[in-house]
Amino acid sequence: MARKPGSRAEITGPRLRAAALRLFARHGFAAVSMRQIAAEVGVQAGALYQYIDDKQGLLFDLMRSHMDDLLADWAASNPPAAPASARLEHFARFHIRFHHERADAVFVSYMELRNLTPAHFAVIEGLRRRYETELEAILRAGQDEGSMALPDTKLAAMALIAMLTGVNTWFREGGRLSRARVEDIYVDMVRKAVGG
Amino acid sequence: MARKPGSRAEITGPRLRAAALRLFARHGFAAVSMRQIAAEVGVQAGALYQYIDDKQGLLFDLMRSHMDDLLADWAASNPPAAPASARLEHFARFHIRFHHERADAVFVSYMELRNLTPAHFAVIEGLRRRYETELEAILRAGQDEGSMALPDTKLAAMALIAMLTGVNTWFREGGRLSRARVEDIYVDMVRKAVGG
DNA sequence: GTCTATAATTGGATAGAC
DNA sequence: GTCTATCCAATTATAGAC
Repeated sequence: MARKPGSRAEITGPRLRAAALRLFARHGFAAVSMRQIAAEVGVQAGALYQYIDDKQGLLFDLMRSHMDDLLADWAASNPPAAPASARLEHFARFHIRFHHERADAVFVSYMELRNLTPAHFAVIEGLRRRYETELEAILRAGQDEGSMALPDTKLAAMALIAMLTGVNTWFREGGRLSRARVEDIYVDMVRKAVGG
Repeated sequence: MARKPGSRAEITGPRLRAAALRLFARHGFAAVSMRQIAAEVGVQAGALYQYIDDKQGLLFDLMRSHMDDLLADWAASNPPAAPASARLEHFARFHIRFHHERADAVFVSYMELRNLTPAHFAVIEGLRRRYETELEAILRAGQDEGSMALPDTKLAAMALIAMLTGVNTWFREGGRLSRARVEDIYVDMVRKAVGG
């Protein structure tokens, strides 16, 4: 396929998304201009509209990709046959790792929900709900097995996810503790919190 | 003291702060204009600058007031002589209650840190750090007493605060569970998470 | 203390050249 | 596919009248 000089669509699209994610995470969706994103990508602002419908649609695409990745990675790594306590530990380690590796996307996905249209918001909420349900299933299995005791499964799932996601607010590689050590400590608290 | 007709400084100041807090929580700091705030208050945009230096200073004032209130209310309610387990339960209930009653301020204080100047950011971070230290002191006392066992006191404090603050993301009065019941369930998980 | 008016800049998005 | 140029609306903040 012939390509005009200056045409680099295959790389401009991903670069646009990467730059937008980084800038939205750093400054907030509303505070970032299309001109800033374009400057980061190395094109003019008008050129961005070859790849997006509008600014809000760009935000939605970033969030949906993040949630799709989360559910796909979890589905690919979850060992469904193991006992509930092992699956819970696996969930905790997966959650910390996945969220640490994509701090910008996590930040944007949690902070910019109010900038979505109602229709787009409903899609993201549905995906988030599906992820919570995965943890709830583990907690229910643990209670059926008798290895866990919880007054309210849904609340426990919310509480554990909030606790694990909170790691992102303070943990930085190269600090006092390694990520593996942080995982160990959180797994210990998670196990105890759901214990009989 | 004589007061000109139309002058209502005593109520415009608080109304400005209340409107700004509500709008910032709903739409985000960068997305809210001074005209929107002024319209909510019932004055013209220019009049707001009698009460604030600039938009960013208004945000800082809101955050500092929130953190000051948090530390003051905690200091007034904390029973320092009780055993650590009782103090921990008290902390959990206080945290859930205080944060639920001021959902807008909590939201703004956690989401808009990036919109502060470095100097203002340092002040807010210091106040947040002081609050975390309060919980750490309880956890250390519990370990000295032998009623708690934790691999890392600082991490445990961060984890518990993230878990408790997470209540704000989903709990609404009038739903499936009362706030008292939610408190009970979280206290149960907090106790178990720090247990020996 | 609040108003009107405005300065100076910036915003998202589009049109048409190349 | 990207550029330049531009439209039009909106922004923060200030000046000066009342």
